[in-house]
Amino acid sequence: MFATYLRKYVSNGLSQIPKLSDVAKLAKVGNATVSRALNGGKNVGSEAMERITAAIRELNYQPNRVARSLKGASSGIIGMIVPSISDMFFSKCAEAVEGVVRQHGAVLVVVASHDDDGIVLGSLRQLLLHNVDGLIIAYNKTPERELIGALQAARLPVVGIDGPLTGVGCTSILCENFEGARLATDHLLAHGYSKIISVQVKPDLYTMRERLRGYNDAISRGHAQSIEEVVVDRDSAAAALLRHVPRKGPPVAVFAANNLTARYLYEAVHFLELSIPHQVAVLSFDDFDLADTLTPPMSVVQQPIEDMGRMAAKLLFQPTGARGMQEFPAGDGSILLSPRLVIRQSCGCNLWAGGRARLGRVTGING
Amino acid sequence: MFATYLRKYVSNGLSQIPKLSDVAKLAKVGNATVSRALNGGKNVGSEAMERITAAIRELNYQPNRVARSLKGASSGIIGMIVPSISDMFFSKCAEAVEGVVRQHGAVLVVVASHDDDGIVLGSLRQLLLHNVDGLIIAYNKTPERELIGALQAARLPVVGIDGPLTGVGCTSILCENFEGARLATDHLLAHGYSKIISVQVKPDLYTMRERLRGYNDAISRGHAQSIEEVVVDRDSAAAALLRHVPRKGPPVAVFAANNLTARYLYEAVHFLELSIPHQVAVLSFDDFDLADTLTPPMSVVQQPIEDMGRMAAKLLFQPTGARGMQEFPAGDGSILLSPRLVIRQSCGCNLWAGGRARLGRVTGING
DNA sequence: CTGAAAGCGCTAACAT
DNA sequence: ATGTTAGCGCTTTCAG
Repeated sequence: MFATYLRKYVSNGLSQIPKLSDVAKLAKVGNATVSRALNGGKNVGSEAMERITAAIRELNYQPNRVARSLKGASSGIIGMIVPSISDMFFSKCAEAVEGVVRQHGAVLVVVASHDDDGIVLGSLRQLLLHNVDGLIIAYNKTPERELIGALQAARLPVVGIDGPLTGVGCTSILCENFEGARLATDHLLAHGYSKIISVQVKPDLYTMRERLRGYNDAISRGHAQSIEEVVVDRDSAAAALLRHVPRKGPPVAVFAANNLTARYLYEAVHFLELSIPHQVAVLSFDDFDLADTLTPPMSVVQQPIEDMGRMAAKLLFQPTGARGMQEFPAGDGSILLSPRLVIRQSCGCNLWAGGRARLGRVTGING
Repeated sequence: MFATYLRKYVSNGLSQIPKLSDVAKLAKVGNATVSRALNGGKNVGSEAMERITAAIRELNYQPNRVARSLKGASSGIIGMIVPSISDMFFSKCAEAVEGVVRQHGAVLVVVASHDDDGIVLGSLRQLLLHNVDGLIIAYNKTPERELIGALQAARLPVVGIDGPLTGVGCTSILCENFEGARLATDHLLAHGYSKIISVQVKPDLYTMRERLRGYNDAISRGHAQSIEEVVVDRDSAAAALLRHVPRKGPPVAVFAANNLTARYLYEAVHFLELSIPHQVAVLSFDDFDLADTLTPPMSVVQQPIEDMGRMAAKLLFQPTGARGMQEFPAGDGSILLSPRLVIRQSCGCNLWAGGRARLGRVTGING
């Protein structure tokens, strides 16, 4: 609002924030020609083009995004709705997205939904009112009719991330949660632990369900027993450990379905004065800061977070079909990115390498 | 752009996305009256107001922010420029800001500058083109002429965060870095360590300079020797430790100027197979996930991150002076928020409380 | 208290 | 290839 203010009272001469007509005047052409020069340069003579380019440079002109947006062209705004900004997964994701968005000359609006459907819907509406050019949505539950409807009605490029946006007819960028969990559990099975327990929070979330599926797939193929625990804090994690870890006897293993559970587990293990991995082996989905600095360093399944974010953003800007983004998207679909199994010590590997062997062997998921 | 598309081809009847004139028609009043009703309701008869309210509800109308913005009213967009989105400090900060911004019916554009002045300036320009209503900027260096000029010319509410935006004539929300560092160093001095080393990364940043000042203030008042080290990774941290920690002899203490250095230090200590705090005591500025889960739990100076973010955002929306935000801001100024000293074990406290004593004594900075 | 009318800066027919 | 014109949806004088 103040920029306008300024513009109004100051821009009699050649002062602040030039507009398209200033360029036209200086280049001695009509407004439309400048506009055409700006948008692809079709139907603009080379002489006119030169003068326009010069004028633009001289005035340091940049088109007003708001006016452009009002007229129906792109707004230069991409919206991103995530459950939380402070969660490391989403903040890394957002940073990757923002980089791509900026490269395209647009800006990124981020909203934290706190897993509240009211906020999701309200923000969606808000973003549409801002005429966003595209939307990235991390939604971990089954989309409700209302959300699906709103998204379809909006007819703009949408891509899901972390969880699938089914029914909307858009692409979703997902991590191979099932595969990753299966691989992790297989790794634990290979160690020969007597029991392998799965521990998670919020079992209703899509990612958690997939990881649990992967765990159970490996468990059943390994003819082991499925033990599913849900924890909410250190104490419940401790209770779960108490239920399954014998004071003496062979070590058991735990597959932590995300880094939060891994943390609770780690705290619980310390609280109970158990030893990792001699009494309890731990393997976690999601890497986290300091995972390799803990004693012992924690083995994890690492998601390609930045790749996911970049890919989602790129998809938004990618024209699909002959008519460009209007045909976006082609239909429901997912792009699955592979996580990596990062073996450190908490799973029972690398034990005799001594204190200095901090560098975990890194194994790609596909070999 | 698609919302417009939609609007254009569908909204003949009472379909998608109603506009102000639809409300006016339904309420049988002129557009101007609806607009007035929307903006404060001055000069609107109570009957007209009622019909308008009813029409708005019936149509589920919400004003188009783009049009509003073009006309010169508020855009409903707040911009935030931070060095990094994935850094925990800024992501927590951004989340707090976003909450307040959303409460005010606006949206938050976040840009990651990666400490690159080109990006800062470019994004600033971009944001102005979007007609943002206000700006929150985390800038950790001395603002350059160009940045100051651009910010002043924009004449909109700006608040600095984390680092002071001097010369711009705006308020900055800062943590008492000096005080926090002094307090931390005093605490270490009270333990009676033979040496207290300060370790930091990027010593040119404002926050780092302040913390170093605080450290040195305490050191000189404690008649101790100032030892300043700059580290960039685990190995340089190890080298620094090697320079100052005797293989045998009294323990030394380290004041880590932020959580990154603390992490490097922690890794280096493990790498060198030293013991915390028996050979090296550590106290870190900035709390971090897992700080209380490490062995031993790390004592830290905790910044009131969310408070800082919330306060910055609120300031943006706070009308200043009789003419509202136009008079914003009153002038250069800082609001200092106190950090808290969270004592865990790495500084040498709580040592004999045993493994279960995880809950650090928490001391407010002022008492 | 209210409505008609003039734009905000830009784009997209439609002429030329 | 270029200029003229008519809006996008809203706010805001300016008359009534």
